[in-house]
Amino acid sequence: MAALPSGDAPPTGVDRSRDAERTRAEILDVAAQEFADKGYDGARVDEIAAKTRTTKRMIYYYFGGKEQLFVEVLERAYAVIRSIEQELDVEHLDPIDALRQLAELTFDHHESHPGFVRLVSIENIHRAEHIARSTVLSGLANPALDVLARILDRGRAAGYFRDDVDALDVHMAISAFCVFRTANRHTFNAIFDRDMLDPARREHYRRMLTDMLVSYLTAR
Amino acid sequence: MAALPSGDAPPTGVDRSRDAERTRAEILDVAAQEFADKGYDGARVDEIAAKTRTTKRMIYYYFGGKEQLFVEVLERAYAVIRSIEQELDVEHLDPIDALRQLAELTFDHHESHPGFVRLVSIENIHRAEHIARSTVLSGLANPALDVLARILDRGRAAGYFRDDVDALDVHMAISAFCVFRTANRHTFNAIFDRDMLDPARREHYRRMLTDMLVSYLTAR
Amino acid sequence: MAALPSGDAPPTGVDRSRDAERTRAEILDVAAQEFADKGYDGARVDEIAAKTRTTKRMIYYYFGGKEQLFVEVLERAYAVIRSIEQELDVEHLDPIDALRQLAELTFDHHESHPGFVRLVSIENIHRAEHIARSTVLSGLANPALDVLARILDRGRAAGYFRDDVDALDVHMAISAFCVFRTANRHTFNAIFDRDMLDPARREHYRRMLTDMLVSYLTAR
Amino acid sequence: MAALPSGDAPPTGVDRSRDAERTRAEILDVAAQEFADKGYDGARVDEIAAKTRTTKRMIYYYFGGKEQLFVEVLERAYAVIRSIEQELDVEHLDPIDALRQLAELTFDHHESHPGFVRLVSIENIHRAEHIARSTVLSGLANPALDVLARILDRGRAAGYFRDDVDALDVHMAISAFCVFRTANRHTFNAIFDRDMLDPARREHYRRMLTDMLVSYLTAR
DNA sequence: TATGAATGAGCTTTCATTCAT
DNA sequence: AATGAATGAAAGCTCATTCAT
Repeated sequence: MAALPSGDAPPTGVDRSRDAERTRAEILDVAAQEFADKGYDGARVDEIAAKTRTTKRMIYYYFGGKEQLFVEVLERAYAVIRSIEQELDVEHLDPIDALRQLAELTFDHHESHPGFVRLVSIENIHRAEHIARSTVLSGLANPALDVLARILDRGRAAGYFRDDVDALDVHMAISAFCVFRTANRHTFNAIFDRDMLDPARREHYRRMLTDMLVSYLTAR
Repeated sequence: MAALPSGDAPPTGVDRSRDAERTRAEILDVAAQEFADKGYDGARVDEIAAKTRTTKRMIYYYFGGKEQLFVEVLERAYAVIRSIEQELDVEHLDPIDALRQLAELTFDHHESHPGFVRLVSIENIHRAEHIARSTVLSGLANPALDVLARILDRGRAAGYFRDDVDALDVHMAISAFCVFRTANRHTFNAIFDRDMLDPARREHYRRMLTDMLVSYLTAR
Repeated sequence: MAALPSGDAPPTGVDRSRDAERTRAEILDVAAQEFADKGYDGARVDEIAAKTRTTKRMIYYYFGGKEQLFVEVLERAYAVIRSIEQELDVEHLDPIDALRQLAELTFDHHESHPGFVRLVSIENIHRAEHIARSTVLSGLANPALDVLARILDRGRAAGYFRDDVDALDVHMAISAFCVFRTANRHTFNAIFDRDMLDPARREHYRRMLTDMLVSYLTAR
Repeated sequence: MAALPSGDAPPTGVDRSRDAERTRAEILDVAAQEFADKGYDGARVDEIAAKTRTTKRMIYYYFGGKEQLFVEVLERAYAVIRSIEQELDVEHLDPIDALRQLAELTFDHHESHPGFVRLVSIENIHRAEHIARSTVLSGLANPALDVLARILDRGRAAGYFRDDVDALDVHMAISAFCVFRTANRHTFNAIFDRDMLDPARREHYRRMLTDMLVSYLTAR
């Protein structure tokens, strides 16, 4: 009886907040797509609301405004990426293979999350002002970075790796390659008529990245 | 003597059109700054006009609209970059030094033209639709690319360089590094607290790029 | 008793939407006047808003734009004319008197709705593109036409009327006379110095129309 | 020799004014089309200029502005119509045939000059304010009217025609029919799905008009 | 007589946001 | 907790017109 939907029963606190959480999540999903698609200024609050089962008013109710919504979109986007990077387990590999695997994982992540890469580009156009406004994001580094530091340490201890670069430098080199391939795909293709994301070239680029890293770190 | 342009000559019909050209150029300068600063959607035609000696009406008179203005801004931005790359003269150097010099020139260009890098990021957010609309830009490659192809040829002929990458791949690797350092500066700094453009780290990154390229191309 | 609408009831949710309907209606009233007065291109959204208790923004909120507003104005104008024509009851009259009465009603309507006649002229200048855009209007004929067809049938059955014209032809002849008198009043007056709407001439023209129709239909 | 075109000969006064006259005429032609097509407010000075071999500046040079240009367009349009009506020669026909021929000529004129009919509609939307501003047009009646008056006189003298209508009334009846067929073509077609200008129906309507007139004037 | 460059004023439309329950 | 109605401010753009030679 109690399980039957009844019009006169008031919604319980738990159900309500569960609904609220679902609504929030739906808005964030749609907003992430819209912001990634159109940019911060190009995205429309009306449009986001329209693609939701709720109304525009709810966006203000739950998030306060366009800007706070974008901040939360960024927070979630970074959280997703990090949760994926958590799964990395390369302690049992030798440093060179571990490095290769880390780079390949990053390569794969960027390829499978173009929306995230776009959000990051957009946020850079805005000089990371939204990240600065987020207590969750600013200064909160990357789990992959610790893994990378460990790999470099082990590699240097074994005499394989040069020691004039730190984990962040290597991370930057990896990111640069992976981000560029996605983020600058369109102008690169328009000007050079080469699609960096063409599946036929995927293995080539993936190998190029790892070769570049290994040859560089093991040089001299 | 009388035919020489003199500053005290009253404006003639010719001067008028020269004024027009100057007005156009002034609008383009201001627009380039505004678009690079705020993005395409964030930039305001009103604001651009206000920073000019003319009025908003002139922007429409000369360019037709915000979009065409942006296209011309892009065209000029690419033209500037290319004109700089023209000066490259590395035929007399051995392939490895030539490669280093080319990479360093690209590195320097990106550093000294952050506005250009931002415009390219912005254009990528818009999926290069404006480049596609420009007959000047679409498909018009890059003079540095031919130089790079020559270097690679010579390096391969001398047995120095691997032969499983073409000039465009190498160009991509160089660009990725240089673009990322500028374009993703803000999120990188916000999250990892490291400014990739810190002058103190400049030489380090410059060397890192060239070392990475040389070690990769000469590997095996 | 309590269910009856009472002026002193405080606005409820229902009243709100009733306000919305009232606001819509007010905008339509004002817009109808403005469009009829100045033409589609001559009318100004600003001006329409200014003559309303609401703001220009509301016009876009309720109608979407100037064009859709004009379409709705046309829809309402035609609806008003049709609702008047519904009242026609001439089944009990003999065909000739019925025809006279129909023509007189049409004559009176055009005279008392100059705004409608102007809207129709304006819409013709625009080649009926707005009617074409209206699902309500395009192809939705006229109740008076069925009445007219019945009159003609009866008149022909009785041997009074010629049978080489259909109801639409007769409707056209009536409309032509009535519309011209209103729509072309100004140029006619400017050139021939005769006001076709001068009350002193009203009966003359009204009689002229009916005489013309009857003599034509009963001729031979 | 003097007849040969020579580049160095300065244009003579006569040639100049002949050029001027040609330019004026070209502008008027284009303007007539544009105004008839788009209406007074819908027509664009820029557009008119663009369809001319001269520039927009010339419109202001020759006509003073958009409004005066429209006045001259109207003046020329009426002049053309009148010049055609001059050719009417029905003195030798009996009154009924003469009336038929006059009506048919008017019918034909309206059909072959839809632009004129549109200009008149447009001018009526503007309440004939431009005609009022024209010394040429205001009060300058119509040659066909005198012809019509003569026909009616002769018809009445012969006992054929009723005497409770004057020439202007008959002219109005003729014009109403002819103007409506052209001017209201679009709304009529959109609503009743009948094209009043369908060539297949031309004879029918032409005959309908004359029959209506003759039956009316000869009635009783 | 002729004209390219320039423009003030005003147009339609859009935006993120808040009001009032 | 939830929401339909409303909106001020400003956006991009267009218009007939005039300036300066």
